[in-house]
Amino acid sequence: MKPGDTNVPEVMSGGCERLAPVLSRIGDKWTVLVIILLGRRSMRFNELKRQIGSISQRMLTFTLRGLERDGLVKRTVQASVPPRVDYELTPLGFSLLEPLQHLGSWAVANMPEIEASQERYDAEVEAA
Amino acid sequence: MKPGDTNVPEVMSGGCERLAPVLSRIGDKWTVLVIILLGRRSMRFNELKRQIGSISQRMLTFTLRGLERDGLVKRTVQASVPPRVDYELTPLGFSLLEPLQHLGSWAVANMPEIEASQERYDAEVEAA
DNA sequence: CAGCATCCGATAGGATACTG
DNA sequence: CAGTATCCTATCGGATGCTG
Repeated sequence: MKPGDTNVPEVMSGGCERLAPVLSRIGDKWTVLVIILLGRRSMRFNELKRQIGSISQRMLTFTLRGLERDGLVKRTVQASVPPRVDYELTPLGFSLLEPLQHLGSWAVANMPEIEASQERYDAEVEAA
Repeated sequence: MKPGDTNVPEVMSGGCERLAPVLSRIGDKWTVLVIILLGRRSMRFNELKRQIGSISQRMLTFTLRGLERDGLVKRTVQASVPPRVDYELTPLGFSLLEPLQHLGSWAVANMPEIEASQERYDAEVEAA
């Protein structure tokens, strides 16, 4: 299996199930974060790593490779010493930023209600 | 940890990072699929299970519990014999359907380009 | 600096068996 | 029918050490 590959079961036909592969791609722990950060400005590897802080080098490499393979991120190497590698969003990458904003708006707007619901649910479970 | 809980690292402040918890919630293997199916019409447990086909009973239960806890899905029990349990989207659940459509449109529109990019990438890797 | 390779623990998720 | 409980595996992802 290639970097950033996922295996989603064929559920049924219809077209709206095309969502599943995309979600399982961007739904991992770091991908969206990297896209958002690179949406602000292009960055070098360690710059990105410092911004995120808690990501391991391994996972940042994995995440970037996956994004590069998908054509969402462009990787530019300058063969100097020490080497310099820049990452930037491609037009395709930028275009993903938009639907992500919609989801973000929804999240910001509804997170309080979700959290309230969770507390209610947990309280009820507690009572049992 | 409660059903459907995720742990996302505090990356930095800013607000757009509120996306991360939502994505790690809906980014799992089944959640979005269930939301989409229930967006079509409310369904009983085994009805849902048959529709999806490849999901295990265990994971369907988990998924539905998480969605119920988040207030996205309403669970209605009819204490008959045999018992009948219906699942339906709440208004909050329906509201999530919309941003999901945006993402879905993006996916449908750009999947070919992504796949093309992947093949190009894999071919180049092969050449090494 | 920007990685790859290795090891290892934590979690996701499937299969199966049992219950009200 | 609609679950719960248990077991087991595969993958995710962190830590560490090495390299051009």
